[in-house]
Amino acid sequence: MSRSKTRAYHHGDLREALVASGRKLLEEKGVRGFTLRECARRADVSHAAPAHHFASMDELLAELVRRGFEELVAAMAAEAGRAGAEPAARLVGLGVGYMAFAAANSVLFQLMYSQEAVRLEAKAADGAAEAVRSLLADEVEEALGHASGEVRQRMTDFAWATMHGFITLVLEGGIGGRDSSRALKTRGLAALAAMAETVVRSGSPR
Amino acid sequence: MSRSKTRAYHHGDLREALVASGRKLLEEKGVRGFTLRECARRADVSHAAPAHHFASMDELLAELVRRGFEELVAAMAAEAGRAGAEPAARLVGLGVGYMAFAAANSVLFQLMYSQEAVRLEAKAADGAAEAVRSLLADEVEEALGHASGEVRQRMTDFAWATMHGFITLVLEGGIGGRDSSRALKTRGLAALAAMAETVVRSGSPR
DNA sequence: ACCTGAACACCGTTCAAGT
DNA sequence: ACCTGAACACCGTTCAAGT
Repeated sequence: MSRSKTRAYHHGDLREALVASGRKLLEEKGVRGFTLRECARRADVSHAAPAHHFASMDELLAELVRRGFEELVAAMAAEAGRAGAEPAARLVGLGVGYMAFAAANSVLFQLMYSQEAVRLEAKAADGAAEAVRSLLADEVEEALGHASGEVRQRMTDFAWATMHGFITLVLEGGIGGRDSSRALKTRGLAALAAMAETVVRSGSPR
Repeated sequence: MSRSKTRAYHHGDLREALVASGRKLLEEKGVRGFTLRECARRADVSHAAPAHHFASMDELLAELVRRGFEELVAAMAAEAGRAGAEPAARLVGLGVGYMAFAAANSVLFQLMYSQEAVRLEAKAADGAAEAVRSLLADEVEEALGHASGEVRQRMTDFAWATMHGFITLVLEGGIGGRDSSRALKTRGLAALAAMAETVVRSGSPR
């Protein structure tokens, strides 16, 4: 006769409740407006309760960042799968997944790629961003055929920079300030296509 | 017999003193560690004094962002000038200036391109980021020769995204975590070169 | 005109005390 | 084991009062 299977009422799974309320709060208020006391309030516990699950506010933020990277990697892999077998198309797919995650979780995404995150990740998920790079590196390698390690590294840098830069500039308003979201998608795809073309071309020099 | 020509001792130019201490504090403590009371302390005034020059903390941050964009544009223009007349080289030069500013002012740079800045800039410098784009757009146009407005727009997006993405990922640690700064510069130049080549090529299709 | 000191409503973190 | 309430040292912002 419990409300939920896990007998978690208000407490019982407070850690998870804080992660959930924290994530929503972050998107609503931005990094600077994020507050541990408000997280606790939304989870219906006292302001001192979170300390029993996270040693500090930074540890909660670090957990959000860690989960964000997991979801980002999953979103990229899913889109690449949908794109088929062609390396160039798969590379574009990785970019589409990347941008879609960023657009849907813009504040978290920015936190993940901010220097604040570097301070957090000293104690947190170090290999988190690595997974993104290796996903890209593998696909770049496919697109290049056999190429030197240096070329592979540079094209991975280039591919990552293109998708990251584009969506960041969109979120901040530098690109497409008053475009429809449909028009923005087209512009994003164009940037990804130019990127993929450059990568493929650098693998088979004329 | 005044110490400085403007008889500004501790007060007298408090506004400027706050901008200066604020900028240093921002780099030292990060966006989340930035505090108006600490700015006041470093300027040797009471915590209530800043209110007479900035209506709120956000207005001081907005001023820092505004000045940041001015410097960024100047740094880009200076490097492009040094690069000579060749459009591709000038485009790389704009990127070099962009990245150099970002590396030297990493926290401010991130604030300038964060969604926090969007909230600030509602009341502040709206045309600030525009100047960066138009600098890029002009140079892309030179590189393309005559091309449709759509192609120009897309190549400007692409050029901006490449430089912005690369330096952001470097600052966050995603690219070149343990590379020397010399090696990083080489990698950055490689990304810019790939970008410039793609832009030029899209202007003269085969 | 410009600055201060006290006040207010917040915040993160700690810790004895409760269940 | 988990949570609370009070306490501490901060914070942004306001405002009467001083010069």
